[in-house]
Amino acid sequence: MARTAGSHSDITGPRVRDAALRLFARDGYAAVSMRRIAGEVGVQAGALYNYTPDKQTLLFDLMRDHMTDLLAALPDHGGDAASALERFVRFHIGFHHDRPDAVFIAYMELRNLEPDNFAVVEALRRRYEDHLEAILRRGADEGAFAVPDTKIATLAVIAMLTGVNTWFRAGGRLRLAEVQDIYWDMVRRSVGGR
Amino acid sequence: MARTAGSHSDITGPRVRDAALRLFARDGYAAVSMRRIAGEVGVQAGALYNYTPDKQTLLFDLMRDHMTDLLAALPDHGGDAASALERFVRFHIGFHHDRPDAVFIAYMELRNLEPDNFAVVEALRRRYEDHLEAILRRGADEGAFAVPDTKIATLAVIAMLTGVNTWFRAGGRLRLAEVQDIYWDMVRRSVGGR
DNA sequence: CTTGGTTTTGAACGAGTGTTCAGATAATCG
DNA sequence: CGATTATCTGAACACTCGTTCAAAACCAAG
Repeated sequence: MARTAGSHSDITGPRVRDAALRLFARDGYAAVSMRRIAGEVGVQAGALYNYTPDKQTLLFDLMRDHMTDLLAALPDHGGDAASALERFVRFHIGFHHDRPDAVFIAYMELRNLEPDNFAVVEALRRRYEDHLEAILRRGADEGAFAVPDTKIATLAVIAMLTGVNTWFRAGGRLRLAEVQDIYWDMVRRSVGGR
Repeated sequence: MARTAGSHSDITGPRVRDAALRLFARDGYAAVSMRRIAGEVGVQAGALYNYTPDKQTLLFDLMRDHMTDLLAALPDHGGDAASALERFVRFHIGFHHDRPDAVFIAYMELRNLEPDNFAVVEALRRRYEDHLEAILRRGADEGAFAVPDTKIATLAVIAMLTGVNTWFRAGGRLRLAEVQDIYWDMVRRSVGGR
């Protein structure tokens, strides 16, 4: 049986996922064939089916696991709202910077998910948004923030932060920590923080 | 000769573009076949080649024309920096709201452009960013804005504004004008405007 | 109606798709 | 060692892909 502890799948399985992640991110799900993924792993196409029931499940697993990791890694949102928001901003930029391929896929390949799979991933994304919105609402209630609409502010902040991934590259003009500082400054002011 | 004034192409050409725009936006360039575009127009696949030399050019023309329209519609950036920025914010949200499919394609299908075509579209996008950056730099120089890095602020503002297209739908809880008000408020504060 | 040009069809081409599976190979274990 | 799994190959299946092109259909002008 495939996927048994101690079997080859412990090594080849992750290699299939890594290759799929990289290729899906670079060329898009629809443009990547199972044969290309197999070639990247150094195997024939048929062998991939020991590690995934089909191509769609391979995509879905990558996206769901990414969202699950994201939620599991969320920092605590205790303390005052402003510092919770700061922690969130720095976390979002840092976490996304560490996984550019998974982030890219999670945004770009949503439309290639079958409806049931889409619903699962969408629910996870909603939970992430809700985490930020709770921080903003608390800050608004406490008078620390001035946001007329917490839902819009949530989406605006996430869009702004996720945009970092489209241009930031380590080794460039700025260090990641500087980018985090600058964005935290912009986010803090955008929500009317002191 | 095809594409002659007064010929059928005056009607069918735009219909091909409209169908391609809608289908590319919904399912992605790689997932849409020429046969499906043809079916949407009510014609056989071979007939499409009277209106485009190939599928790639069809995509490229849609993206380049979108970017050209965007640049041509940019509002004047005269007057003080704050009001120029306000005009830009309202314009960006409004213009993008009117062309959700073209906007979506312009963001999602960049990787499906052949290198030469990509370079052209990328240069147009850069000109758009430069327009906003000039406003921010002027505001920073005049002391109207407090932005430590105009390039980052430019990308952050555009990312935030473009995000509107992912959730806003006419007829929902908010009117477009309200969304423009809210975003202008957030943008103004994020750049340290008074 | 005929002429001449434009547009569309419908078939064909060569290549590539996801997926299956019998048989070969490799690894593990008593 | 032989026996038993686990894994992989390589071919096959039934489509679909973008694109081409001769022949047919359509259309406006003379």
